[in-house]
Amino acid sequence: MSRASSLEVTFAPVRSQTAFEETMERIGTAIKLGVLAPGDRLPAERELCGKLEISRSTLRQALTALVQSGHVVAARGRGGGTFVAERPPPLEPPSAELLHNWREACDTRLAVELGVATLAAQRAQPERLDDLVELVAEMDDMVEDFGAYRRADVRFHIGLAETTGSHRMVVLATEAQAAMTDLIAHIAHPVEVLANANAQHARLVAAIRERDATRATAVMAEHLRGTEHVLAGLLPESGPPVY
Amino acid sequence: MSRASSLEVTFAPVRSQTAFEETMERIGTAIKLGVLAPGDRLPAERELCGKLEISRSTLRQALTALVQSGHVVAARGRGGGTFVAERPPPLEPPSAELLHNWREACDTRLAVELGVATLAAQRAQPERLDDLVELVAEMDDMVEDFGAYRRADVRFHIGLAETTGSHRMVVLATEAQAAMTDLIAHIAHPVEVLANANAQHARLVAAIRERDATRATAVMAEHLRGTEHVLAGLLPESGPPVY
DNA sequence: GGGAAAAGGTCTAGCGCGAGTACGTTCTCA
DNA sequence: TGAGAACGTACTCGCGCTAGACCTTTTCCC
Repeated sequence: MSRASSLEVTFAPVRSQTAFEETMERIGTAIKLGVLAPGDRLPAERELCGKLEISRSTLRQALTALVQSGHVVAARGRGGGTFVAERPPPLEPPSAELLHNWREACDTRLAVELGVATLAAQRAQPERLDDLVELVAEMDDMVEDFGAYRRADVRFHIGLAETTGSHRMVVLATEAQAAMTDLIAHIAHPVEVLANANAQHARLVAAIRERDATRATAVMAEHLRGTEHVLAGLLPESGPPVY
Repeated sequence: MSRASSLEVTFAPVRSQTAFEETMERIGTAIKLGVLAPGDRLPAERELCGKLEISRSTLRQALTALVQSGHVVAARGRGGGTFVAERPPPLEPPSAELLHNWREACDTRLAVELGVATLAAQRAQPERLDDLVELVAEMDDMVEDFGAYRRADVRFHIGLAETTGSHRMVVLATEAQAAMTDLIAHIAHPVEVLANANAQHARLVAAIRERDATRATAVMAEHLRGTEHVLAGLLPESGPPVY
């Protein structure tokens, strides 16, 4: 069984995303997460395609699609450019695939965030933690507005990943947040739940500041369990992967 | 700074591996990890390309390359097939890129394994843990033979990932083991180090059996720190990513 | 006012990967 | 000795992507 299971992983489908798809997802995700805020200007096409290491044609395909979906607007002429739309379109409901595998998405996020908590406790610079403490304080005033709270929450978790000094952790944390945003955007979040979650943020930073990796990791696990319980009450149990 | 760092992630190069590259890496990794043992027969080409969801041409490209590198041998005719070589070629030294980013590879592995530890403590079925206990006992007799020990170690960590019931964790754990194998294959492993590591395996399984997620996670963190310290003593500090 | 500059928008030529398919070759087993 | 199961080879076709030249719009600044 163990053997069969391992081979299943080895011989699972090789599915390579196209450059077009990945580009669209990257930029679309950054907008959904608030990493790119409404009104922000993207780099010029000729510059951006260099950074992404794709041809301009491919980049334009992605940008055209994002214009059509209303995520960005393009302005011609000098001083023009591609801008994040001021009124971005509402988030789509989570895909059938994500709904089906929501527990695996949560598992992945758990792994990433536990790693972040442990590494942050070992490496975080105190000054960076001050910024996070400040953010947590601000978030206490956002518990009535889930949209604002959620954007700040993303900043908190990605900011925490940055304190590890590990580029890879930032990438993984961003991906994890993207998956969660799709899942939780459409469900109700009572004020008490958000207030409690933010109190956990505070305890988390405190544990990290004291360099107590074990406690930080435990607090993080508890923090994420909250989300998982909410989802478990609303979504059907995960099944085998759907292709 | 936080802003710049986030955008750096968003606008990082999009480099999609080709189907050929990923296929070769998949099978090559399975062989290096011992998931595919010497003498094992791979599925027939026409069957395998179906599982991998690639065309036979692409699969053959990968297999031809693996034949030339000596990882597999092909036999024609009825009863033939593609077999893992009995005497696989020695592992290549780690790539310059991996050496440069070894700490990030360790960080990623830490995250995955902490997630596995926590989830296993919540979900592992006791019978599966019995198998792991047995494996740990066998490993005590392998501390003199690093090759054998390492293959069993891979089985242990992947087997543990399987107890979480999360497909994704198995995939991530396999990838993490592959990266580590490249790093540690060429360095000395004194008997005492291996014996100590295996004692940690035993304590880990014990904590999981008691459903003590916090302790399991802490033991796992300590277990991995051992490897990291060994590497830190032998390898130069990681720098910024190299492209 | 009139360039020059900086942006997005359009078009075309061409390459390489990968899908799909047909046929050839070699070996073993019944 | 033939059937069958496997690898080996050869070909075409289409799509994604690259690369580059050129057009159009807008604004800044002399």
